Amino acid sequence: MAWDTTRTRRLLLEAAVEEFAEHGPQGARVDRVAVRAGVNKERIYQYFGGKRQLFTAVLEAELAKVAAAVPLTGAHLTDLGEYAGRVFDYHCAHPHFLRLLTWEGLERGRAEVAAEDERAAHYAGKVAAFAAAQEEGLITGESDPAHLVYAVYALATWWFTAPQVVRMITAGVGGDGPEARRAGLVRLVRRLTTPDDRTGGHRSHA
Amino acid sequence: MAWDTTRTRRLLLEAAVEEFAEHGPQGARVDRVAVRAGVNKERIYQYFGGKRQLFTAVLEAELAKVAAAVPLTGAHLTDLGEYAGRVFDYHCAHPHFLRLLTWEGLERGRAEVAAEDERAAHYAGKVAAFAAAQEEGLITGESDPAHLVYAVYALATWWFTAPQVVRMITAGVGGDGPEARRAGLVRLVRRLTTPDDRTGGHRSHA
DNA sequence: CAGAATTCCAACCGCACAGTTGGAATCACG
DNA sequence: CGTGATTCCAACTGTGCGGTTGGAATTCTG
Repeated sequence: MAWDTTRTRRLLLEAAVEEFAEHGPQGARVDRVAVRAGVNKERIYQYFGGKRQLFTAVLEAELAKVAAAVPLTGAHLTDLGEYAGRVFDYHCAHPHFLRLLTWEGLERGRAEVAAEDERAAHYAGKVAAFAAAQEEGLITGESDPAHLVYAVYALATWWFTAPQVVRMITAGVGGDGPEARRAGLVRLVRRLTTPDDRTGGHRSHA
Repeated sequence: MAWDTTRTRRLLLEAAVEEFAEHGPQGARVDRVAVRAGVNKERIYQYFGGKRQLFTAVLEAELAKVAAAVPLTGAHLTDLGEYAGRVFDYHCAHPHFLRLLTWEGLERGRAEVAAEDERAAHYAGKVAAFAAAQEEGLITGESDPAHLVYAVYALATWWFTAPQVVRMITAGVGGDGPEARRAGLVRLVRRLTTPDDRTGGHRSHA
């Protein structure tokens, strides 16, 4: 059989996504990644350098995916509830990502993270879009645009970040499940971001 | 010197809180806990049983602390923004807890967690209080009470759960810091929970 | 104060696991 | 087809770390 280096690399990365998402950077086992990929573990060191760098590669790959899958289009700025719903849908379908992101937050903490500049620019773009929408009166001007971005992501993702807590909070909700949560989320974000009736335009949050 | 078993136990638990909050259940080292506590590590196995049980003990101790420190009084139901602010303040002052909770969520996932029944009752109480406040028209009836509880905690805590993301989102905020974040949070929660002007009483969210 | 029970520790054990090595199979090039 | 470079793997290594052991110091009991 011919060598297929891109395939080998891909198999390792895919296996690593699973392994790291499941067990985290500390709990992940290099041997398990190799077995999952059906490749000798020594390949990991040749292709990626080591366990730590493999985690970085995994994170960067998943970051690129999510950024591409859930863009913030102009249309969403008139209904951020639906945007939050889309974000929720993505994480529902791809639960790996938020686990990886959460682990990154816990372990790297305040230090510089992978793809720092790209990611900073990405979020700056969101904040700028929100600010512009505020100027146009599409969303409330009563909060700092960055805080609105914060709220949308916090509300859309906390389901997955603290699942054990959410399970207890929603224990009494009749028909709790992804659909009910999504609907509740959309409602929350709409109430939070819709401009106040009384004012048509921008209002300072200072 | 006389034996002081409660002191030894306390020293171990305090050291373990630090160690687990810093490194997580996987990254934590039993030897380091012992050194921090100034106690032989064998004591850990006599007092707690092992690393895993020590983590459980740490979590239960911290859960009790936070539940006692930030109660939801009747007065807060007229201003949930301020309640969210109190929750934020606690986690600002005691950043250990949310790290431990997040790690629990990642590792235990959907399985049963420590003090399951107590915690479930605790959250059920919050939801019931929110529902009662809705009936009285103190907070909006447009969302399921459980979803409002969800929103309050999500907004109050996500700062600490995804610090690297928050750092990038708020990079452009002038004077970003704990005070600015707290103020923004209070404003968000107030807008989210204040009853709609048009209706004095309860409105179904069905 | 004898001796049983408890608290504590220094030293040890075994293995799981990140990373390495030496060499076999495959490819690229003339 | 021959020679050097590349991809791959089985087997190995060193050690970090969870957990244990044997026994010394201290306290309890009678």
